[in-house]
Amino acid sequence: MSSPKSCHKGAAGPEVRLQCGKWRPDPQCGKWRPDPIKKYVLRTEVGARTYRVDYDRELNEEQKAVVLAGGGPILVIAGAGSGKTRTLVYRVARLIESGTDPSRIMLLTFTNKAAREMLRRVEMLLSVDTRRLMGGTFHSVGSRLLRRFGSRIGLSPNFTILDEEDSREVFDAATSDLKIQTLEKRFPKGDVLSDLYSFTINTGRRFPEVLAERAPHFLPLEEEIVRVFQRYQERKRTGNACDYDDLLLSWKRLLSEVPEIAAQFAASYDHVLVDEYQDTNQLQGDIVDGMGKIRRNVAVVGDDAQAIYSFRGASFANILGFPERYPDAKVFRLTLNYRSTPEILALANSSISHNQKQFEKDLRASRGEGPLPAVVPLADVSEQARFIAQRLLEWHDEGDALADLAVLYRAHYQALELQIELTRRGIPYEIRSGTRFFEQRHVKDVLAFLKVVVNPKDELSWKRALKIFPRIGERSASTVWAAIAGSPDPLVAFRALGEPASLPRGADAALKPFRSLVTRLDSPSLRSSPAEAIRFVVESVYADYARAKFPNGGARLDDLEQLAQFAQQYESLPGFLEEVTLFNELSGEDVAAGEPSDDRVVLSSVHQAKSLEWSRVVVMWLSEGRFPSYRAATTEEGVEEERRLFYVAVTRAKNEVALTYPMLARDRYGVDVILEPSRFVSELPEDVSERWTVELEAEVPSEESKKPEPVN
DNA sequence: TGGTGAGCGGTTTTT
DNA sequence: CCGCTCACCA
Ligand SMILES: Nc1ncnc2c1ncn2[C@@H]1O[C@H](COP(=O)(O)OP(=O)(O)OP(=O)(O)O)[C@@H](O)[C@H]1O
Repeated sequence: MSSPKSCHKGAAGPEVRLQCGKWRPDPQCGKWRPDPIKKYVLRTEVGARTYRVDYDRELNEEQKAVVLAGGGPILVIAGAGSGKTRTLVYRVARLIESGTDPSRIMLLTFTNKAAREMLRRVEMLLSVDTRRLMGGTFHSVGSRLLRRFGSRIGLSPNFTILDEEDSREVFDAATSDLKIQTLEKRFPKGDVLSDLYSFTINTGRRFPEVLAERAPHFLPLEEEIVRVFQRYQERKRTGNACDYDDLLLSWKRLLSEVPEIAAQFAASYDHVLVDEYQDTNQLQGDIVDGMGKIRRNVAVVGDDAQAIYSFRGASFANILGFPERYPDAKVFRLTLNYRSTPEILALANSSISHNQKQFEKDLRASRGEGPLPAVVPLADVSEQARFIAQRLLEWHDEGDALADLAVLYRAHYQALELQIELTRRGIPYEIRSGTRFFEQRHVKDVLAFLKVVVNPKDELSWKRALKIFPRIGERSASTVWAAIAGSPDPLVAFRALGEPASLPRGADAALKPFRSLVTRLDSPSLRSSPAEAIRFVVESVYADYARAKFPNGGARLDDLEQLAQFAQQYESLPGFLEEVTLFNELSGEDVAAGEPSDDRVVLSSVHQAKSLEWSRVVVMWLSEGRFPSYRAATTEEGVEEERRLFYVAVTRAKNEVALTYPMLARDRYGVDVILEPSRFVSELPEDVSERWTVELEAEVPSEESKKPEPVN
């Protein structure tokens, strides 16, 4: 990521500020307060301010009111495409232009994609280096803070971040530590435990309550489950590891349990701004409140109609309750949609009005007319894929770049047939789903070697790395770990390990290369070059292993070379590892079909598409049972959340939308089933869409094409 | 330790 | 239907 160097130093701001006092504990009473430096502001004459950004021209009055509003709590609640993100970004720009140091601004959101888009926009506006801003996802900001301050709650700065799979394994290990009989009584597995645990943490609710609601059949096991949770936490503590939730939970603990840190945090950030606030959960809400406690410059924006993360404990109670928690909050609304044509907006508004629980919002179109959204039934899944592929090509011919087109769906598996079709036709695409690149087994194997060097107490990684060697499996790996675990630095202990006690014959010999490998990795030159470290691991042990172990060993080694190239931009192992677990993007096969190209159609889940926009969008699989998913369709809240998801999907489009659904599909047992159109389609009034019928071209050789014809 | 085969179970969505 | 887990064997 290259960021333009900031220029125009002199044009900085309208006011010259004298040094602002640092916050530190008062030696007398121990309370935190600013140094008694007198603050004096030298004002520029009225009208003489020059801003690089032309706020008057680029914002409407409603938006400008938010951008120019002074300090204090701010809530913006508004519909899709009304410029919430834009307003937030301009507010950040304005703050910086008015002299706030970027490092004193905290800018948060939930998904990586949205975070990146937000930071990119700030950068474009000001050519300021956004790395100075404390901005990103809640998790990445939490992680940055914990590296610096986590020692206050017993976390050393080199902690490992556990991904979902890791944390599931730690749960399984915890269960087996306690020697719980998992078979007789059907004890929940790691992933189930992890779900329950995570939901409890994120909602801040009491565990028995969560258990009763989400997995009542395990109620008799409550006591044991709680013991496993405790063991899980213990394991993380001794392994110096954090799961995703810990990045938030420990952040909150710093705020609530370590008063000096709490005060320092709250004082260090003049402004806290949150996008997509409707998708925060209790834990994140508490964090925002904690960070804003002293200065109360908390600006949040969101849209309750786009709340789509209740499955991980998000609740729009946060956004609706904001005015109560901040009685002095200024509440703003934005009512003009800048993104979509009136036709698209009419469909979206009409759909969302079916939700009982909704907060009425004005949302009018500002753009000129466009085509009616198309509703397109297709005979089956492969016809759906062919239709979409053809339509994408037509749109491309009409002048849209491929990158301005997106296909959205409810669940990742739904993209499969389309991928095949796009590949067949050589249409480049980018897919944001599937096993993510850094979660692939071979990638994690190699990373385990680096993790061990960074955090020698990382049991999981030790074992993972050890098991790469011949004759070493779970048993021997445990023996080795047991021999070094007690040492203050297991890395040192491992290198000094003479004849490891009671290793099976042959296993010991296998450790020799590992020992020299570790020694080499621990050298300054490799510690500062993740790319070289990766290549070194691959060349010295992993290449042989991969070729022997995997039928597609070659392809996996190519992945690892890609990994090394990606790592090239990092200059330290910890920095690299952190990004890799937190910024876990794209599947291994992300670029398909033909030449690598920048211009690619995007295939994405609706969840990941939030806050983004494209010229034209296809929403596929709009069949009852698929979108809404039949799981969600069992409760009224579930359906309403799915409908919000549909609303998000449709409102991603600026110019044109197609809604497609197959009438016949194979269910998961391989049986063909007839599918009804999604209720989200059938409940729409006639006049907001155009119904298409698709027929196969009559048997003419060559050119395949289907003529979509409007009916009625 | 690691490979094989029978049987089970199972589809959201993210960090 | 198919991928994955678990139990069993070399
Ligand atoms: N005043 C304006 N002038 C011109 N373009 C605008 C204005 N306000 C917003 N836009 C454009 O409208 C589009 C939608 O804005 P933005 O993404 O900020 O909306 P949003 O409310 O965050 O949307 P959503 O919640 O649906 O993600 C963007 O392309 C943005 O640049």
